[in-house]
Amino acid sequence: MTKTAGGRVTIRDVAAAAGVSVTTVSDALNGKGKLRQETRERIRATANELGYRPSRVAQAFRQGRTGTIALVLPHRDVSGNEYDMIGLDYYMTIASGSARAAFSEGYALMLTPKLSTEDEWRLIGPDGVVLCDPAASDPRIDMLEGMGIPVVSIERDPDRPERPFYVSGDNEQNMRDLLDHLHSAGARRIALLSAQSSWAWTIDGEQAYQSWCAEHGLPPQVAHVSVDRLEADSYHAACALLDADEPPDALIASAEQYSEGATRACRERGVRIPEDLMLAIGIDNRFAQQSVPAITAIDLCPSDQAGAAVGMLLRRLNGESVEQPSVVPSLLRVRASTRRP
Amino acid sequence: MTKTAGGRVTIRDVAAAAGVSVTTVSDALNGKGKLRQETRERIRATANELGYRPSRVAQAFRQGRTGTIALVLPHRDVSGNEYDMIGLDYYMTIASGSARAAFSEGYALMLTPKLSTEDEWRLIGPDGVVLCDPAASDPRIDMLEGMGIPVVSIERDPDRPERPFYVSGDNEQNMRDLLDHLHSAGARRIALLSAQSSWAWTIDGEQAYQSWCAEHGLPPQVAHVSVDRLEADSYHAACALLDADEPPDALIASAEQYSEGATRACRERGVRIPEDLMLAIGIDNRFAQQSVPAITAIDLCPSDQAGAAVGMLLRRLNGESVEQPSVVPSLLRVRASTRRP
DNA sequence: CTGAAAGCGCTTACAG
DNA sequence: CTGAAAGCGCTTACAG
Repeated sequence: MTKTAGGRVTIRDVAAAAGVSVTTVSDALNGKGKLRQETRERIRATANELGYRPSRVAQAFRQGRTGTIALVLPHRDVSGNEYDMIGLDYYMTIASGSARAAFSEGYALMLTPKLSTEDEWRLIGPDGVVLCDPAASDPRIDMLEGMGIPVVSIERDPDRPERPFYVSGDNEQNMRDLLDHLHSAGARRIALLSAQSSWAWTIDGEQAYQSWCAEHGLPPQVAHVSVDRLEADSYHAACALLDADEPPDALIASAEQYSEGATRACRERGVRIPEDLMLAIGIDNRFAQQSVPAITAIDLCPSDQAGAAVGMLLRRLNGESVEQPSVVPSLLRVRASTRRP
Repeated sequence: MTKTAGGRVTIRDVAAAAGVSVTTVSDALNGKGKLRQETRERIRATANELGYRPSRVAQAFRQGRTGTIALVLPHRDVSGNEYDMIGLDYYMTIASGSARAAFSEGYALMLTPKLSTEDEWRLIGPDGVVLCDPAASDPRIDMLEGMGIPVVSIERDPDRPERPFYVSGDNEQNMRDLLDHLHSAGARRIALLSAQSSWAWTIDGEQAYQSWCAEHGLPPQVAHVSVDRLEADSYHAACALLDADEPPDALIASAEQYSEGATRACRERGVRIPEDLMLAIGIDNRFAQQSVPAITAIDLCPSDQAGAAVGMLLRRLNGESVEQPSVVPSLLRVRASTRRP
């Protein structure tokens, strides 16, 4: 455990101890160059003994990188204030999952506040960006890629289906699985509370819903809900559905916190779940798990999505080619809210 | 908007354009040295014109920093899996608030997965750490400070009251304010669901509760709840209280998600809020806001706490002395759950 | 009051 | 197969 005066073991110390040049040490440790296997291992052993840790800052500096990945979450406007949506279970899990995945590759994950201009981005200077739920023709993708910062999105840009740099759930299949489940549980008037957004996830789900209804000869009934005041707006939308002449016998609340509003609307009206109305939610979350009765949900496995996104981003950063989007399997969690006794 | 071949405007370019040396540019831009005010401004103007942005990586490298602050949240063990608590509204707001505060000073905020060894920490190498809710004699503080990484905690280490590097709410005052409010609303048997933890926040609150009860000649009634399965454990603890011979007429659920359990216990028993039981929660959160009735809560203003913590950490990083902990004012949010008609 | 030079710890052409 | 040298962009003693 020798150390230089400064306290830090540098590549020079290792070179000196191993009796080789710094070039050789660098090559040995990074698996580059054409060294004898034996030399390579001897140098690795020496480095280990000395407790050598390459300086990530020096590496980053030398290579013109920062060692940082930025995570950009959607924002919503609540009474004039901008919040990022990390408050939602889905995004929070995306955040932890990304942090873990990035960390394991030696990258730091940065939570970014809302940034608009190139200058603000340059200040942060991330090596790459994971962008959640891009809007149609999302300008941030062009801006960042234009600055040489690769972007991988979670869910695709709806207007750029050909862009392969995204990770997503199988939105269409998920909606169909859920509809099949409700149908086989006896539902015949299945309504959908869908988000008022241009996100691919929303569009795919809604389209699958319409097709499925047409195929089964059942009447589609869609209410659109803003994504700013999730609980309150979904409550009002659910009220309107429940008070209609022919109320639904099942309700799919697509986004997080929509089930909060829907549950409240039911409770007020004495509508029992699942007896009078089956309720399911498009994104699993704690509320769905802890409700009484527990609410059937699609688990998008956000932690896996995050891992896949960070993985794809790192491949791009390493100059490997990425040809295909990555589809992360989701799970239908059937719970009491859609099980008729 | 001149640029060098490499595409990047460096300090040399600015020096050349301004007809001075790089030293002078560096000093001018960083407010160091003894330059004429006029020179300083002229150089700043030139830098601006050229669109010069100092490379944060180069600065970090030169100064032996990384430009990164790590945020460490408490973890909980849910059926064998470790989760960090970013899922709780309080910590999520701490996270966004810290990210914003760090960003505005040119630092990146890193969400860290659970790290134990010095080696793991060295890999990340943050310049400083914001540690939430340290345990008594928290070993992470010693380890990190020992590595030369300053730590500022949100809430103090209960065994190290003399250590000034923390930010906290006024836990004692908050509890007393809440008790006074309940008392003046008519409550006479106020029970407390307290967390089973050695966190300063818990200890302070419980102690204030005991003193207040003694001062008012009212019987204290405390149930301890694990911090792993927040909803389920608080539910069981609340059940026990409600089923006792002399059930409380008010209940303080100290930690997030305890009100979920308490509400469920009440609903099952037909206990009406606030008519039969007043309910209040020690940390404001969405559930408390959106419940029907809405639940009275202490708003710890976590965003302010985060800002104060990052501020204190940066002062330490800049070598300024920090003598005093910082107490961030909290707000009592009185809502329907403690307002008797 | 300002500048020339060293050097932070690495990687990467390039020479041998 | 291995090494000497340059250089990434900055800051900081130090010299004048």
